[in-house]
This record gives sequence, structure tokens and C-alpha cells, in this order.
Amino acid sequence: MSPRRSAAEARDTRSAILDRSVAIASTEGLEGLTIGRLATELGMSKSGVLGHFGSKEALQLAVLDRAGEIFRAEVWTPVVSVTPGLARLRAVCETWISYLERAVFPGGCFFVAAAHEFDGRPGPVRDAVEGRFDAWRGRLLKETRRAVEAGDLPAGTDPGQLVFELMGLLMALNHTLQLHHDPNAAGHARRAVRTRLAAHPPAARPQPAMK
Amino acid sequence: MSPRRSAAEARDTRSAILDRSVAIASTEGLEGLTIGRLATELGMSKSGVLGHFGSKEALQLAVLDRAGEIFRAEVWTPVVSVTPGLARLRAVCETWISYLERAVFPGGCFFVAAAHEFDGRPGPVRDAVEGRFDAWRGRLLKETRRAVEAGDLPAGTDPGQLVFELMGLLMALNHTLQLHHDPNAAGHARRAVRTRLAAHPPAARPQPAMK
DNA sequence: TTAGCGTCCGAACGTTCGGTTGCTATAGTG
DNA sequence: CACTATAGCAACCGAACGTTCGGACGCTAA
Repeated sequence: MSPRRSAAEARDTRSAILDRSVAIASTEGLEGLTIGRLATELGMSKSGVLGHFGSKEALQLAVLDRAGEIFRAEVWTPVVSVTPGLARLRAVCETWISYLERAVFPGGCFFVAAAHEFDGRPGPVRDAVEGRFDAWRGRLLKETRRAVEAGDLPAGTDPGQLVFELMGLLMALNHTLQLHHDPNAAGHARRAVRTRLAAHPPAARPQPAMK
Repeated sequence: MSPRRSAAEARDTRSAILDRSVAIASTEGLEGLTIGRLATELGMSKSGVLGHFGSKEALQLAVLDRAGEIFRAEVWTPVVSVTPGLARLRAVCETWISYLERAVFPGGCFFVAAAHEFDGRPGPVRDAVEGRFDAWRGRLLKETRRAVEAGDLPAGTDPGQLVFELMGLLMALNHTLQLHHDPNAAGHARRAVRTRLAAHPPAARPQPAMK
């Protein structure tokens, strides 16, 4: 990294700091991310790093934003062109599974990890994490409702219940991949999603449950 | 805590340290558990605390053991008298849900939290966490197989698949309780378990899924 | 009575933490 | 060209970290 930078180049520096931060925080956690390590790995001074954010907490929030962009690009963007409702719900589960399978973040799902790290300590970071989960849950709920309205899912389906179960599957996948490195995990997740989101042909008998 | 203790009383001291450690580590994590804080809260010196374990890592392993005893007493012991198979599987899901609902550990499931904290860093602590999950998963698998053999679950049931899904439900419950404090979460979990572990009367048609 | 063991303290160790301060060199502005 | 704003550095701060060490104390066995 060159000794001194223009105002325009400084944005690149900030961006580079965030890239590095996401990589570190993914495995070490947002709290395990330290200014000193960041500075060393980037060939900068600590104050040079901190100058872009002001405080570690502000850095953590910025890292959360950056991770959110990556998540969105990986999981949500690919499915915006898919037909809303059941099709999109299935598609987003698949991109999500793939995102975990490909280890987009080396430490697993960035937000699941952040949730576990911060759910017990109040503050802006916790609030930001919770807000992202709320927003994400909201999108899944919307697609589920559309699927029910379209008759693609049974009329009595409780969207909150279904989304709860889907989140559980993805958390189980994340956990199994990270802790056990079990290559069958993604298969389990896909199979469960397929079963749970089985098409419900309107005005037709439910087929005799292949499992 | 009295100024000095006999050799016999020292076991109480060690036990008190572990109790305190479990409480702290539940919310702050096993790494966030510090010798200094422990010493302050117990009215001891840092060396007095560390003398019982030798190192922080050894303390963490001891804390994991203590937490395991609590988990076992809360979740497993109550169901050992239940008929093996589907009945016990249902019962253990219920004690598990209850254990999360009652916040036996204030920071949620101790081992799910430990898994997320250590899955990315090799070492004895990580190995211990993984071992506990393996053991627990093994017990669930055993009960599932028994249930299938007894005909209480469909013959084609894949035990690994079912256990994967059950773990997901409990992780979703843990997450939802800790991050969102959603009072409906336990209801979602119970409903999903009930559906997933619905009785499968041998030699009878599957009833038209009340869903 | 005394030797010895185990418990625990107090102090210090080297390191790392987040953060601050004073400064220099540069880019952009008039 | 002079002036201001800022990116970044080097040095440093107080606090907290895990760990080590010598010694003081209480108990038990010889």
C-alpha cells in the first residue's frame, strides 16, 4: 500500500479495509476483529485504519454493511428475476444453500455468527444484526404469503411457521458444515426444503407422501 | 468467600469457580470469560482462580464439562425412563425445547454458542465441542432407528435426515429466543416437532395431514 | 513438635487491546 | 502560488489480558 493517497484513492483504502475486515471477522468474529491486526495485514498504522471509521464499533457496523452487500449479491439478487411466490422461495433457499456450501464467508453465514456473538450484549451492533434478520425474515414471509395466495402452498399454511422451519434448516446446514464438515449436510438441507416446499396442486389430492 | 480454605473445602472453591464461569461464559462466550473478572466476582486473586486449572484453556474445558452435566440433567435425564423409540424422541425434544424456553443458560444453548465460537479455530476446546455434538447426535440417531424398527416412523425414514431437521428446529428456536425474544418461537418449534414426529400407525393409511 | 503439602495471595511479567496526539506529506481550491 | 483539508504515520496512553513467582497460611501426618 502506497505511502499516501488522494481523497479519491482513500475510498479504495476504506474499501480494502472493509474487505479485509469481512475476511477476518468471518472466522474470528466481529469482536475478535482487532485494529492492530487489521493494520498489520494492510501495512498501515492503527490510526490510519481507525481514521476511516472513528471507532471499532463504527467499523463493526460498516463491516456488517459490507457483509450484507455480499449476502444480498449472493443470495437475493440471483432470484429477483424468478417468479414471486413458491418458485422464488425455492430459488432463494437454493442460493442460500449454495452460498453456505461454497463458503462465501469462510466462517459460515456471517449473520448467524454475528447473531450468536451479539445476541447477549445490547448496543448498536446487536440492533443492526437483529434488523437485518427482521428484514430478511420479512422477505421470506412475503414470498410465502404470495405462494399461499397463489394456491401453490396449502391454504392453511402459517407463513411464520414455515419461515421458522426454513431458517432452522439453514442454521442446521451452517452448523453441520462448520463444525462437522459433513459433505452430506447440503443434501439433507436440499431434501428437507424440497419436502417442506412441495408443490400443492390446487384442487388436487395431496399425493401419497413419498416420505 | 472466606480468606483461606482447607484441602477439602477447596473442592467447593473449584465448584464455585465453575458455577460462576458457566454463568459468565453463557452470555460472554468461553473466550469472553476472563480470569480477572472471575477473580473479582469471586473475591479471589487471579492466581487463586487459575491455580485450580493451570491455564485458561483447561478452565474452558472444565467449564464445558460442567455445562454438559447441566445439559444432561435438564434434557436427557428426565427422559431415560421413557420408552425408547418414538416416545423418547418426542420427550427429549420437549425437554430440549423447555430447556431453551426456561433459559437454563441465560445466553441460550451453551453448546450451540460454543460451536459457533470455536468452529473456526482448531484446538482441544473445538474438539471437545464437536465430540459432545457427535455424542448427542448419536443418541438421537439411536432413538430414531428404534422408532423406525418399531414401525412408529415410516419405514423409509432416513435417521440422519430426521435428526438433521430436528437439530435445525432447535437451533431456530434458540436463535429466535435469543435474538428476537419472540414468545411464539417455542410454539413454532413444538408444532414442527409434532408434525415431523407424527405417529405412523403400522399398516394404516397416513391420515390426511391436518398440517 | 515439626515437616510438608496444598490453597491462595500480591505483585509483577510481557503482550495486546482501543484510542489519542502531534506531525508530515499530499491533493484540491482560490 | 498560498491555503486548507485530509490521509496516514510514529509514538504513546491506560487498561486489561493470561501467566509466573515467591511466600504466607492452614491442615494433616509423622
